[in-house]
Amino acid sequence: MDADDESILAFLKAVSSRHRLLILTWLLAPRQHFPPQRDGDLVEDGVCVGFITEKIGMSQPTVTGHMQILAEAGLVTSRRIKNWVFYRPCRDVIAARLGGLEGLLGAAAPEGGGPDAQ
Amino acid sequence: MDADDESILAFLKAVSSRHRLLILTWLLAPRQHFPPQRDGDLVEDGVCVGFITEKIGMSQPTVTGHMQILAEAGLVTSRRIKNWVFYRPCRDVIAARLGGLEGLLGAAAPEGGGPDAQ
DNA sequence: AGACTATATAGGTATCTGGCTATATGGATG
DNA sequence: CATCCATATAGCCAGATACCTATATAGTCT
Repeated sequence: MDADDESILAFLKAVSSRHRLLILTWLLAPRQHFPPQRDGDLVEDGVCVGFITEKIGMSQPTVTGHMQILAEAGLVTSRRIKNWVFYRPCRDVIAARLGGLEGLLGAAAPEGGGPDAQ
Repeated sequence: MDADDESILAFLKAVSSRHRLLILTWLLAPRQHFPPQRDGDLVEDGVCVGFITEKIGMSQPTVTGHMQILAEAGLVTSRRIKNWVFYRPCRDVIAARLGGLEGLLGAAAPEGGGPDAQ
């Protein structure tokens, strides 16, 4: 387990919660899930906490907590505009973690295609 | 969240544990991590619980518990030969879950490449 | 059959997780 | 400057998780 694996593990812990996985999929396709915002573009700036809170039907502090876990894993960034905080997905980081996970688990052959292949 | 997403979530919960992720990577490349076995081939039959227990340095019941979680997520299967139980990874299921996760998270563009793309 | 071996189950405990309410913070607005 | 608004933090509690030891189970071998 090197540092790379640690970030993959953080990614897995972040998205292994039903609610966080759901939120992340919403953020990745925000116009499909949220109405337009006055003071920030859904795609360019992200989705404000209030929208997420309302849609998921949990308390605002709980949602903030989930967003912090996603942020600490590097999967989203936040930006403040006026009174709102907008969370936007980090598509490159998400792609990198998916790629890293595939590198760990996705090998088709047991030992690199050698004589061990089934 | 449909049934497909549920299996992805089960996959994520199974591999979001450091120890289980480690074990799964060992099982995927067993000859790199374990010595040959007398009564079962590492690749064809899988790795016996005793080997995993010794290598990971935890109690045998704890390891059995981890293996059951991996098995319930469909990521490994078990086979008994004589007194040993061998666990082998289900490479097709693992690949399917990885693919499903990419389908959820891997879209490069926000809304399918439409005018929302950044 | 009886002893032995490897794994599974039961049961107990400490820690982690995920939710809540109440309150603080930091900007915006009048 | 005072108020208000959206979000963040603090603190609490219930349930889940991850480990352990002790014991049961199921199969092998003499």
